[in-house]
Amino acid sequence: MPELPEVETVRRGITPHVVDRRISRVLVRESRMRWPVPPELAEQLCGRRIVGTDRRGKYLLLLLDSGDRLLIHLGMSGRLFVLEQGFPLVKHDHVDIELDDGQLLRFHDPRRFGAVLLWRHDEPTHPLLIGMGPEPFSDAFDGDYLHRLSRGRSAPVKSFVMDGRIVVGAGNIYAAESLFRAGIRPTRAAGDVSLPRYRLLARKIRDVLGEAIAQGGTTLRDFAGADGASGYFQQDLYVYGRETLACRNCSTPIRRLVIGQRSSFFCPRCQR
DNA sequence: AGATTCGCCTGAGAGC
DNA sequence: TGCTCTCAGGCGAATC
Repeated sequence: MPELPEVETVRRGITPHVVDRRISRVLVRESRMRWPVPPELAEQLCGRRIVGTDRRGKYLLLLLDSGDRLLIHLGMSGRLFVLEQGFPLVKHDHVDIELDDGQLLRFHDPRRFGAVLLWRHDEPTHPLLIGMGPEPFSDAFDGDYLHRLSRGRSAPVKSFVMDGRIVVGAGNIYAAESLFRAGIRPTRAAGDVSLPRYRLLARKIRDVLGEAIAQGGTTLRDFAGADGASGYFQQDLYVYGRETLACRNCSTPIRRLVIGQRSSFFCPRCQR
């Protein structure tokens, strides 16, 4: 399930293949995504040159010479591949963006929670990007920031850091891992966590995301980079998906419970 | 305003 | 073998 490190891995994987390439053809086989693929997509992309890539949270951006941007979200099961044109289709290959060098960018998404949208050059911002919290690697994000925004909040700290309006990129896996490393129990009310602990947590969020990016992401079920390669961060997980297994730090069995409708894992001894 | 719940999807795995 | 059921989950929208 692509979170920020997986999206960044995909971005880095496709960038050398797509930047400076011109789009020759666009094929939309299935437009029913999280939001419909805009009918004018092909018309707006054909003939345009891709001048760069970017990422905002878990949104991947392809920058075009027209000033328009293609906005791609992988949802839960979305994948992007760089392939030779004519590469055999499989089920759920929804969108092809053919390039002028014989390759293509293929969007594949069984669960269709993803999105392929246009961000037109005359729109100062995209509706989906309004209100997003800071990037975890930006100067705007630190423990003081988390502490300030959390005062008076009764929601669990895990829900708080997973809220994209607070900070982007701390998805279920990485929120769990960051909280473990910071020794904070995920059920604790966000407003009850002290400043020093938020400073530690902010550092751990950055550490975990940075390490995961360096490892090419986490491959649990269906994630793979643009070249089909797996990530390796799953080998470094301390709590996620490890219910009943011994804590790597203290051997206490890892526990699972549901917080905000999501599976949450923690060590009852290391996290208070 | 903040907290909680819902809904969109399909594939994998379990149970019968 | 094949059916049914449950679960997974990003995140915006709706509701409390």
